[in-house]
Amino acid sequence: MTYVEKREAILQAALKLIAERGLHNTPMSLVAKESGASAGTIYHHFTDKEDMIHALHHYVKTTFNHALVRGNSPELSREGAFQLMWLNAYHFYHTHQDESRFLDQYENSPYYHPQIPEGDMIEEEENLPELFRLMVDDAGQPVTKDLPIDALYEMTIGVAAHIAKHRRSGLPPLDEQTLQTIAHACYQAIMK
Amino acid sequence: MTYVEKREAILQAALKLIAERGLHNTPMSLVAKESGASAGTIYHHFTDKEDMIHALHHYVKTTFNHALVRGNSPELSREGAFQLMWLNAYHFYHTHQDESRFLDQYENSPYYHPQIPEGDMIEEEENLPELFRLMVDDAGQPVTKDLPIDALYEMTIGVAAHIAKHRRSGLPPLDEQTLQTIAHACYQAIMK
Amino acid sequence: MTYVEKREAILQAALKLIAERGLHNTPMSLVAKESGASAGTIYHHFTDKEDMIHALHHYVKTTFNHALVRGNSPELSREGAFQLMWLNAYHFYHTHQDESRFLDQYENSPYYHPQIPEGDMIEEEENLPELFRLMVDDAGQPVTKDLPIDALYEMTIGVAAHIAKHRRSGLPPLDEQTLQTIAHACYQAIMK
Amino acid sequence: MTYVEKREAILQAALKLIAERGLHNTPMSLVAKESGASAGTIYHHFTDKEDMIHALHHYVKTTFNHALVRGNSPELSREGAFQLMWLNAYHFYHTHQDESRFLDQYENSPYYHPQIPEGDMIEEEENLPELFRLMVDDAGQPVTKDLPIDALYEMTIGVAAHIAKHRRSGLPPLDEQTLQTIAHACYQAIMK
DNA sequence: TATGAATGAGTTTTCATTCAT
DNA sequence: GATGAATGAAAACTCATTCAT
Repeated sequence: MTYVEKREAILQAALKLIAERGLHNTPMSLVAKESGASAGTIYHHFTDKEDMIHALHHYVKTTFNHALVRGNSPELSREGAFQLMWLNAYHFYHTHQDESRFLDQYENSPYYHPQIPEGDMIEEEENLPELFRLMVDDAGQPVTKDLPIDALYEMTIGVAAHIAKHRRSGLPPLDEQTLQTIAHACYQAIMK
Repeated sequence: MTYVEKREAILQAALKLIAERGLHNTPMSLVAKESGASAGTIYHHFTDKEDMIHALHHYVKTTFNHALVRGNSPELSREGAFQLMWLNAYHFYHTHQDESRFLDQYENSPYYHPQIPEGDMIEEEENLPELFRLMVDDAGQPVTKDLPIDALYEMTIGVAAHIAKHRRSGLPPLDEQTLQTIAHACYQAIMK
Repeated sequence: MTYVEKREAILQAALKLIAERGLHNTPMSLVAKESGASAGTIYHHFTDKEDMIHALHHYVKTTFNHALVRGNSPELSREGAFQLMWLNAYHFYHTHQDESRFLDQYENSPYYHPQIPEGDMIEEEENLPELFRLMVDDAGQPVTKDLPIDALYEMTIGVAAHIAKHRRSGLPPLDEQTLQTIAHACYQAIMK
Repeated sequence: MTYVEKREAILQAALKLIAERGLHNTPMSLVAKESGASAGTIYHHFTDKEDMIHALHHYVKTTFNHALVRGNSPELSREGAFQLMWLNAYHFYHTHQDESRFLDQYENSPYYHPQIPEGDMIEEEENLPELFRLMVDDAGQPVTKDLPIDALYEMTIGVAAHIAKHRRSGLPPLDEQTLQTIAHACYQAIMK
């Protein structure tokens, strides 16, 4: 196993364990055992537990960002592109339960101090350009209501994320028809 | 300080500390010190840490439920009542940062196993009846889109909660006009 | 055992173990076992290992200071008082091997950052007044050579300390006659 | 870099780090980084950490021994030769702070078990003959007081060493005049 | 020979909980 | 009931040393 593979194995083990047991009920010794690395090796890759958890967040967030734009294409209509992203988000959270549980815990813990991206964009937010493209017309004029970006986010992708999260708790999955209804309602909600 | 006051002091201390330091970075010894009670006394009121945290959740959730319906009246129009609840939710999360941070952590932690209320309603959900009243007309026919309750929740109160949460991180507060715009969009989004 | 006695037991255990095994070959677990306290209890009394070691130094230094002036009296001649202190120092280092070994290690480790006492005197140096009394005549004029205090110290008490230290390594003890010869030579060395 | 140069680089790095951080707060990994050698390479030159530290002591002690007799000549008077050695010792400890700090730590640590030289002399003590030469007259009769060698040492070279050590802690350096006064006092102290 | 990632035993430290006073 | 010192199991982390490349 290469150096990079070992690092991935540690992150994967941590992801699985944290999803199952919680951020703070996951001792490093268990991550070591589950990943097949020794305790010392984890500290070779990460300075401490916190560093490992931040790295895991970055790793998961990157996966999510790739999933969010899968299938996107300039040929899609604005609403088509929106629906795609909305459904991608929903399905990611629904099918990647470990990732989803981890993100919930991490982003609501004191570990998390989100940076508002400016100037040079941080990798986790690398698909923001695509999101912005949906929000302006060909002339660069906004087509959405004049609301802060976080409000627009919560009325759209946020809704997908949170509904998917509810569905983890034993509720029946939503059929595609229902999802499209919700996605459409979200779209309408932010459009001028 | 009476028995009940001491219990409240413990819960208040725990609330403040957990909001600041996180659910799992808050030792019982610190709660003892901050509350002015001894470690032993805490174990008089609660069987263990988990019990204390569940009690705190109940306590905070009850506060929230009262805040949610403040000012409500049968004379308000449907949308008027909706706006009121939406704004109540937003303002609660915005002005009660400790409570808000605690709820975020608790409800995304392994402590939390939400029960879908049936038959006898659990106290935390005691204002659900009011919510349901908004969703049916005088003849008992639904006036909202035919969507699961959790979807309706996330498109409305959930949005209020999550936007308020973003605003904790240093973003400027939203003006009342903007909030009403968002509340209205949420209302439209779920109505038939 | 009272709270204070437990603290003393911990310090005594640490002293013995550090003298035997060295400052850094003495795990807290061993101090716990030797003292009859649990590991946790040590951390009740001291914030961490370093804090415990500083406390031990203070404790030992205080013992030494008391030993240094034992038998002293205003009626003794200058040289008589000097001889007394010199011999007290020698015998302390010679008979208190654990204390002596600990001081050697501590005061030559990076733990040690001696403060030059000014204005308010630190407890460890509480017998400095007695030392100064030996150095001036009734008119307050110095009777020693005009040398810095640390030089005077090293030519006198320091010599006692270091010779006693050599004698720990298996060399035969010095007879009282020899000690007085050395003490006298030291006295002569610093006198005008 | 040759094999021997690499060994020197390792010892120099260890010397600097131990002086700064202490004998037991200097991990081999840091010595590796500071010296530019890999961890494995260090174990090529030394069997283990203890071996490296003993080698460093030997290295430093040899440097000191050369410094001690620098400028010595059979033509110097007894006291002239004594003054030279005394000042050499003082200046070595004063100008070689890393070496000085290392020796303090090493010689007060459990690593150190000094051998009293008999028969064949160990290299570190190779200038003892020069010291002895100062102590007898042309007829081989002792000219010093009849005291054990360690006492004579502590009243002379030991004083130089310890005063220099005090001067490391921020005290102003001693002028040459003062040093000669002390050296002379030391000389007088041991002479018959 | 040189490298440096990996090891894992050993160390410090934490903290929920108990119980004698 | 209230106290808070004591407990000790469990956690995070360190570091001398090895060994495959």
